[in-house]
Amino acid sequence: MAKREKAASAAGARFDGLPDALLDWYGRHARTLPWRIGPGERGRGVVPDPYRVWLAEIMLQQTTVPHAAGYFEAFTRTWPTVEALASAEDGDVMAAWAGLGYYARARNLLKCAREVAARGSWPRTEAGLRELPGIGPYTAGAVAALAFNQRAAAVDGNVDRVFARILAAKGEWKDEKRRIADLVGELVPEDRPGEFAEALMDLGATICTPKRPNCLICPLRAWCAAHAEGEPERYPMKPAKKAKPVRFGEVYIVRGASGVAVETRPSQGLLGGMLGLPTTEWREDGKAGRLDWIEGAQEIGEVKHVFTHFELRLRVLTVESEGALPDGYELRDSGSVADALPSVFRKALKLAS
DNA sequence: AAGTCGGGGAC
DNA sequence: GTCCCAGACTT
Repeated sequence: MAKREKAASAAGARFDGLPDALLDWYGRHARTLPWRIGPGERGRGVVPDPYRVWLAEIMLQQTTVPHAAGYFEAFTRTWPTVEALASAEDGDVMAAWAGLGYYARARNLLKCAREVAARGSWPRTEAGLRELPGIGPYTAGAVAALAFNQRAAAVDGNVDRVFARILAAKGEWKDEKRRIADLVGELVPEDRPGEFAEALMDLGATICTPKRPNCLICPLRAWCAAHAEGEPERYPMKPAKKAKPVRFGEVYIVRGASGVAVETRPSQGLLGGMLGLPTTEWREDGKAGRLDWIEGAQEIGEVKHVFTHFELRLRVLTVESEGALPDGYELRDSGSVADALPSVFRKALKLAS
């Protein structure tokens, strides 16, 4: 018995042939992406650059491929190696990440780069990678498999969906996720773990999609209980989400001789470590008041912005600055600073331009 | 176990 | 409007 079937047999004969069918499909339909090497190249012993694999995986956490792609190109052009990134200024990296969201990723990206540069090399195992900041269960498995060809599983949202359907998983989603992770771990082929991980993600992204899965061309149809039932789109069965409360506040475009006033936000919490415009608290009761050091500001409109766990409505006000700014604020050219701001502040600045 | 943390595209 | 995306971290 070949190694591949032997690995699958631990999960029972039910999944015999599944890894081979998936890899065969991947050989013909793999997506071409900037951080990948081709499936043919892996066969000739080519291994991707761990730095590029890691950087892409961090950027792709809860982020679509089209959105991350431009950032990946910019980062690798500016910082071609992990040593280059480790030597970068914090503010430059945060500015380059602006607009990509989940800014703790950027803070941990720098911490991780500096740890790896100090060590002199990347850990090559899943457990070793898991110790680095910003690398959780998924990313540790992905980097181990993709960059180091270790027998590790990379279970992301795509893989959860694909196997929720294959199993027709009807139990508590928390329990089903654990079951899926165990199963995928058993199915990873010893000789091609990297391609197996990419193949599952490609299948989830292009065929086993959330809304209208294209079962007619799916290489795993024969193993899929949800397809047999006839309504694959019913899976995965996730718990309902909470409604987002609305918060209110004000944001100010303070114009001075050399630009607009910005601050560097505290390194913890929402938009932590990013540049921001002067703003009040954001409160659900709307009683945020005004910034006391600003006088005579004129309201020019409102911006709406949706964060992960609340919706924000910000009144936008403009004012000409006269005296010195309070500690923590500085003037920046209003044209160039926009690129370094998180989206909510970009919207406000655009309204005033 | 639940909450925090961004942004945008597809529908 | 809803859903979700190559999730991790804190409490």
